[in-house]
Amino acid sequence: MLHAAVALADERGLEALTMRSLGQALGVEAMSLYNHVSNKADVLDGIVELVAGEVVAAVGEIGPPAQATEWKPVARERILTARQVLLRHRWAPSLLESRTDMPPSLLAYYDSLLALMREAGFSLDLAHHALHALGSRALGFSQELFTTDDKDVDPDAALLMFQQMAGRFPHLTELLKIVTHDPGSTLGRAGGCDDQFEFEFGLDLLLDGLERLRERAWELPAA
Amino acid sequence: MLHAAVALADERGLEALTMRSLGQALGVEAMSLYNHVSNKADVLDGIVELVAGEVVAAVGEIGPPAQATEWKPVARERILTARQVLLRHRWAPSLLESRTDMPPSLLAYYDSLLALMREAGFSLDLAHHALHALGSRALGFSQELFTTDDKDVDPDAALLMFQQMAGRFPHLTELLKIVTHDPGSTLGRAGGCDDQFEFEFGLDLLLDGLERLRERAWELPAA
DNA sequence: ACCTGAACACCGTTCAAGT
DNA sequence: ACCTGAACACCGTTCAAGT
Repeated sequence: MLHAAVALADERGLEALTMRSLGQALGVEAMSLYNHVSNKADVLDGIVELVAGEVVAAVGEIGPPAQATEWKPVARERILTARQVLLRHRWAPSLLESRTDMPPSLLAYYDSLLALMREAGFSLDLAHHALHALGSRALGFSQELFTTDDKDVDPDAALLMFQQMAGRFPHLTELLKIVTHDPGSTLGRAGGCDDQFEFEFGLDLLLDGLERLRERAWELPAA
Repeated sequence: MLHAAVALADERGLEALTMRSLGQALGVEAMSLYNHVSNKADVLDGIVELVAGEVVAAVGEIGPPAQATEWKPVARERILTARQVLLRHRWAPSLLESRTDMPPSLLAYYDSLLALMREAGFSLDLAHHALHALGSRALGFSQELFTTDDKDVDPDAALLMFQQMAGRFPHLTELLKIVTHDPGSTLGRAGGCDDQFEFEFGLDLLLDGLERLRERAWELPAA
């Protein structure tokens, strides 16, 4: 049943996952579901737990570093692998953020990340702050504020807005120009930014910064 | 009316903001609202726009750097100021992420951040990736995955879970111990982490990394 | 131009009733 | 033990009717 819920969310989005539609997908009335779960919250917790399981399974394939101080490429690979899983379940990030408590299998994932850093010489404090700094990036996603809605955009209206923007927001306009028109460089998807590139760029910025702090045996700034 | 909606969300949460409750707060039937907005989506867009206006007003107080290369402390102050505004509207971050298009006044904010970086010598590409890397942090928030729900936690059950965790997740347990028991160091709120400290730690990690790339006149890695 | 009440299509959920 | 249908309290929203 949870698998059916995941499939439904994958195919038709999280908002299409209702008790009634889930029942229908299972060839059963909505009310029957309450014999197996006590809540819709139970269903949501369940499907989050399911993709968390996928994440730990995929990440589990990745071995430890040959040398403990070589933590960075391993952390990077684990995180990018987690990302691959979450890209198959686009609804998972926002749902994950809305749940009040962490799914148990994710605890294993975070514990393994912590282990990686601790063994590389991170102090407990630094490893702690590192997890916070990575935030959702540790799981392979980062909520983008600029979402490019390419569909149903009127070219005339877009051009007009563009010209109005040029006056008030010159730097944004300049940026928009290279992002939408320039086919080379870091672009991937038509008309938008290359999510994967931007994700890795931000991730490396953080990992490199953390590595630098590790090398300097970072201590807490005096209070 | 939008002010009433913001007040309602501030006081009772976003889920308490319904057309009916908003009407009631204004001493009017819910259906009357449709004379002023065409949708509930309109209301949500409106209140997002309103706090975006608060952000640009607060950030506008902050002057430019004395020297263009001194972009970092100014960027830092702007971002922490934006954070102060968003902390007054706890519902804003998640709503901001769910909206499909960016509120116009936020474009001004992002344009000013871009200007700051460009004038400090950032290439257009680097400034672009910097905005993506900062992500929601540029606006002063970062979605925390671990939410400490201190309320209604049964001490006995917590202790039991703690002991079970100790075996399977030794590093997390060790972390939990310093976070909950140690009253000194980086702790702020009882039983949780110091959100403000963690936010600034992650922010500085990114800003420092970006400054380093700026100094080296960062170029795109060869494709 | 603005407000109202009844109504509709959707939710999650309860409950008594069936097998 | 599992399923069902009717019902309830909530949504957002439409529409004809009022002033």
